[in-house]
Amino acid sequence: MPYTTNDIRRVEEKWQAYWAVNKIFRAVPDPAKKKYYVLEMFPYPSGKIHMGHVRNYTITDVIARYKMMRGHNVLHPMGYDAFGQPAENAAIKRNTSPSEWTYKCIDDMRAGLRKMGFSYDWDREFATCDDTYYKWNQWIFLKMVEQGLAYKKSSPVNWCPSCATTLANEEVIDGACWRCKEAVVQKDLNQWYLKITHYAEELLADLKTLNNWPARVVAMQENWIGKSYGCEIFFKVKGGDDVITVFTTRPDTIFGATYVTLAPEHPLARKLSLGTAQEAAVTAFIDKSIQVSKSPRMSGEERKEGVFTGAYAVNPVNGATIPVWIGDYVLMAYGTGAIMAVPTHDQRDFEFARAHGLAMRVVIEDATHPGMTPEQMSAAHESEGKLTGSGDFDGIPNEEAKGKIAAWMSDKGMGRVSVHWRLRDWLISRQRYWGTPIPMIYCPACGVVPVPVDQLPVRLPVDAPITGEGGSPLAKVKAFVEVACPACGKAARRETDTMATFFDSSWYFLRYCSAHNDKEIFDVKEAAYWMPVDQYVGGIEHAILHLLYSRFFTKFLRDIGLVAVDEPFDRLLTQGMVLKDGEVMSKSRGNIVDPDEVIARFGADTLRLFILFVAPPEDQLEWNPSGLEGSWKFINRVWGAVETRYKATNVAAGAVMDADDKVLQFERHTAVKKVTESMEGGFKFNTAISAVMVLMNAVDKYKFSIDIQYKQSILNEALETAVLLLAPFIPHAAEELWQMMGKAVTSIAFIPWPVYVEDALRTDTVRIAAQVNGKVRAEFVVPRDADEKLLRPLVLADEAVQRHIAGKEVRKFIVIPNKLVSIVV
RNA sequence: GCUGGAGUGGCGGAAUGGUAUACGCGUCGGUCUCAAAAACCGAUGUUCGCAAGGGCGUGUGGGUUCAAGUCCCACCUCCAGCACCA
Repeated sequence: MPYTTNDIRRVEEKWQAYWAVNKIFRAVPDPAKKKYYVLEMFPYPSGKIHMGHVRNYTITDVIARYKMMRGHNVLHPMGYDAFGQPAENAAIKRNTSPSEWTYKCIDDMRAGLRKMGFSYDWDREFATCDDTYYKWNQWIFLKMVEQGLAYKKSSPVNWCPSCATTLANEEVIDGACWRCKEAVVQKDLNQWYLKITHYAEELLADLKTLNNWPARVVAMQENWIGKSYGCEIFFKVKGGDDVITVFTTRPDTIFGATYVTLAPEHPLARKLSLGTAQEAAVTAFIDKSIQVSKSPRMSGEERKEGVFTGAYAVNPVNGATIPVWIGDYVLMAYGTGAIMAVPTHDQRDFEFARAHGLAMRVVIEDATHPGMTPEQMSAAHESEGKLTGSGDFDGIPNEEAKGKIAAWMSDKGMGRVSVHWRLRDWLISRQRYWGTPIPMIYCPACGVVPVPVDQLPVRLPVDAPITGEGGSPLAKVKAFVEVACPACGKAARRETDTMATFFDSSWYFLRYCSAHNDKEIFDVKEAAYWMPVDQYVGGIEHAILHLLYSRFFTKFLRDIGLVAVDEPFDRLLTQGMVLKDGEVMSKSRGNIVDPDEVIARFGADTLRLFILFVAPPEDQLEWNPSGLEGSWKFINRVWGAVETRYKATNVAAGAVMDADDKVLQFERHTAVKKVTESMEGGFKFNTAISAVMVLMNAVDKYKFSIDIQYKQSILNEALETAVLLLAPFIPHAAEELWQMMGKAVTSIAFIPWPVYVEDALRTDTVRIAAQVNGKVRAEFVVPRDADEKLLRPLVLADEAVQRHIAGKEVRKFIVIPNKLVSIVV
């Protein structure tokens, strides 16, 4: 075998060193060249790289190298998302510091990345825990404070008891902490928020411009932002000045509102029962509901529980007196925390009303059950119909009535048209050590004072006690906490919370544009050249959190004049997971395949080729050892073919070619075309690679006599093309083979991508099929572009065709040029 | 329930409305070998048939078309995300 394990190690190390020493992939802005910014979601340094990283970064690397060959000026950087809680846990466990542990992990990861042969511009490498980076986190935060987009408020927050910290809404998955899966509870705390809701409208509207994002990511963000159109309606409480404002998307059902329901946390919930017979029951119910953590209350499986407040309100449209209830299915966090209940046309209200014996009124006709009474209903009628029992609006289709009733109520002062969002402001305070200190100071005299910009960075102290027991570790570092107020100079205290680490990753793609700029956050001109990221690649798990925050930050930085784009990422590819035996590879499952071991045995090129070939990048990838060996064999075939059959020659291929030559030429151009189309049509690496395999099959079949010297040139061309087409996928072998062919160059990465000639794809004869009544009955080899005149006698005379049309009349004879003929009898 | 996506050989997966299953893996047979591995050559949807040659085949049922994996309608199943969001 030409390519042994020793060869691999030698060849791969040789080229990795060559690329590094000569800074082959250094990116420099060049207005004369078309730029291409390709980016992977940078890793959290928690150890060595794993197969998920390998897949993600191989995908981007192939794209980067392909674009280089297409003549683009490519920016392909790498760094580390290095702040975060696991470093604190690891520090406790290993009796080291988060910093030491993190930088050690970064060294390990860097080594792993280099072994894979990725084409990074290593000059732009950084870690978010470098003070030269997080200084600019603080800078952004202060800018947001200045613009009123960062603010502090006291409110109920998501609290993870196990991590002993707050969580953003986006970090709560199924009522549990996204990291440790512990149930999240609600707690009242005074915390820092970023006003992402300021951009809600734009974040939603601009999703429409992201045509090169996966549909599901766009859909998930749309759901998350959650805009609903409807109106607020005012219900006066009888016997007082209180007004209950409800939010509804169904103003068409207002005449059917037979009671009002408040969330247990609603400010009026307790107040309305005061002094009524219901007071004790209400208090008990509220206390119980609030204690139950968010998740079971929202599960939808629970019976809908509630209690009457003892108070009544007035339905503004018909003056009806209706009871006010408290229900645990109403959420304070959405809308106004109060709803009008229309049991006949809302399933939740229906269940609640049935459970508590509340009144119902039909106001939308069910066309399939005309004249149905509430007593006859087994479920709410939520679909369309004409209005009934709704005064002047009777007979109007309900969709139409929505607008009419809303406008009418608005006119009469009964309500107003309004829009509600699901998106909440982003809570960024974390009671942790290993993160960016929030640059604020609390002064007894001046209040909350920002750290002046020239005093940045506020450095993380190295000696904070990390116990994992909760509470901000920074609060225990006297030298950190005690500070002179920047405004009045008197003794003050620093903020001791740190920022959520998603803050760090919300703008790192901009920092790469001028990674070591110590004067500004980034060079505006360089960012203008490189941005937006043309192709972003990462896991679907970031569909909401990271991608939404990054879009928010980009819009903010645009508004303060630092970036020119509205959106940071033009194209997004979400790569699939790596599975083994049908399950995601993970340490806890013990089904890890270590990239290092694969590289030691087969080399990085084999690993890359296997990962790219075995499944499309977006799909799940099932680890398959024989598939890996198949990739190894293929590289060897190419290697062997070049080594044994490629010979320098002076005799060029002329106009005279025999059939064998023409076949190989045809296959060569076909391969170029197919690989190019697979790359351009959405990076279908698996089909790109298969096209080169087909070419190599043709090379193996190509027989030639040494006496006919021009044939060497045809063979050489085919081999050169195969190596060039493979260069993005197996860069080490490609560089080596290219060199073996005697081509001295800087790097194969800068050799122009091969082009195909349409004429070469036009063979003299074509194989066509003949169908009779839609079934293929025969095949013919005919001259290219043969027409019906030529084909008709030929096809009809065929024995197999005759058998199927015998005795029948040929009604139609359809010719699809160079494909088939279709006969209808 | 809502949203997005997917159902194709033994397996991973290919197919601008035009010869379904490219390419790879696996399996079977062969060459080489004392033997094995590697390598190379060939076969491989299913079914009936000795063969020639048929039948059936892309989740199900309809439809459009000379022609449907692909387009339309109605379903089923699976995966993912969201979800008492008023």
